[in-house]
Amino acid sequence: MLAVSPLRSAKNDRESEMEGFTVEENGFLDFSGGNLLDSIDFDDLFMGINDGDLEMDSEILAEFSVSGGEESERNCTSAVSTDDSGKDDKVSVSVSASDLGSRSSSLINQGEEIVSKRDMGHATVNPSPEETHDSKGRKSSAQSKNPLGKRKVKVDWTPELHRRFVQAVEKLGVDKAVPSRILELMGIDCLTRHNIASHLQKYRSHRKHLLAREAEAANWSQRRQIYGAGSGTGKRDITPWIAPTMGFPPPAPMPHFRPLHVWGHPSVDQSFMHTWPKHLTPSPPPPQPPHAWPPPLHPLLPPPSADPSFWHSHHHVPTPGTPCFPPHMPPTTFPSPTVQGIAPTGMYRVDPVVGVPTMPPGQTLPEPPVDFHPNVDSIIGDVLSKPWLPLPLGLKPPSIDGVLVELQRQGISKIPPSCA
DNA sequence: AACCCAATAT
DNA sequence: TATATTGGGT
Repeated sequence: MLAVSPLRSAKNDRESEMEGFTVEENGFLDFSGGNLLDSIDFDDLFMGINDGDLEMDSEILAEFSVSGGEESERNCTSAVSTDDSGKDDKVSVSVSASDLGSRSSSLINQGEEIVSKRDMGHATVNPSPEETHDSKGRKSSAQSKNPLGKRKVKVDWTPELHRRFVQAVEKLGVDKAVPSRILELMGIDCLTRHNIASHLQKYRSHRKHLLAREAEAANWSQRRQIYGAGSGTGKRDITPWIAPTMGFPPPAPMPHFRPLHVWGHPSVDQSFMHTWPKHLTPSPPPPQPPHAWPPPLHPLLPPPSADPSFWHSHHHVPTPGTPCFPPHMPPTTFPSPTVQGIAPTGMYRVDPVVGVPTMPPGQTLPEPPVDFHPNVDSIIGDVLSKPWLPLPLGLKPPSIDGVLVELQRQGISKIPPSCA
């Protein structure tokens, strides 16, 4: 289900714009019963929906004219309701791709096309009319902000819609995915290239952060393996320097890496398991192949995970890479990873023997895949750029050679230019 | 023109 | 908060 909400619209000729809707004065009149009408700025609410300024307009209207609930993936059932809370008049347009596995919404009424003036169930009607309009619903007061009739159409990127998006992106290849092609593949008429571009921008940003974090977590985990397993054996002949990312905890969970609404990804979330013991995860993920990116999603299958946390915020989920601590060792004793300059001493809860963050007793970290280094440059860049910790552990700052040695030990053949 | 990205607006 | 918009750049 796709919900789009023209949050704002400027005045325009109404008649030509409203043809696609069944929302008409009679509906309003029936509902309002008097003063309510006065509080509604019909022009702001519906003006310009079909003025052609945006690609979305014609498409939305086209969809509106199509009865929803069909088998076609491209069909969108829609519901329009208004929410004129305060001066920020809104029109919420919910478009549902019926085959996508609809999400329950108050905006959708029985899966059929519905255009309602006032969704009593959820709309907040402004009881205090501040503006007047004529019989045509024209607003008497000027709308200063959008004289050109531009309106914002908010797309509700539901999990299903996002899944389609991800599918398209992965089918095209992350690098080759461009909005126009994505839009093409998604086959959602209601979306515009701009919608896709905006979402793609966020998607890439999120993915970038996620990859960086995975790399960091992998770095941490592997070093833990390297140094932890060999502690006390004296087998190591190289200087056991420690990357600053080990002294520091992984970047703070918030706000950068908190999953953004639907940004969760099956395989991405799987990566959470690399750094978090299963028993700490709120819900065990369904068994999936180890290399689940891209996930083999079937278009007709339900979402890959029924777990709401899969798609929605993981507020209750430990952030990947975050060190595990017993209750008496709150991670808050760590300084912020964003701290600049030399971090104060004595702030790092580091294993005194191997120099790695400790784990709660009895807990072990699952090892990441061996090819778990999507962003070596980033790792090394971080290693070389961050100030070194004055760890009272006799650890030496890394040198270029040290970085190379570690890369070699980790089987990373790709040598960053900075180290070459 | 399409695309990308960061900043900003809503 | 999530998304759209904008502006500057390629």
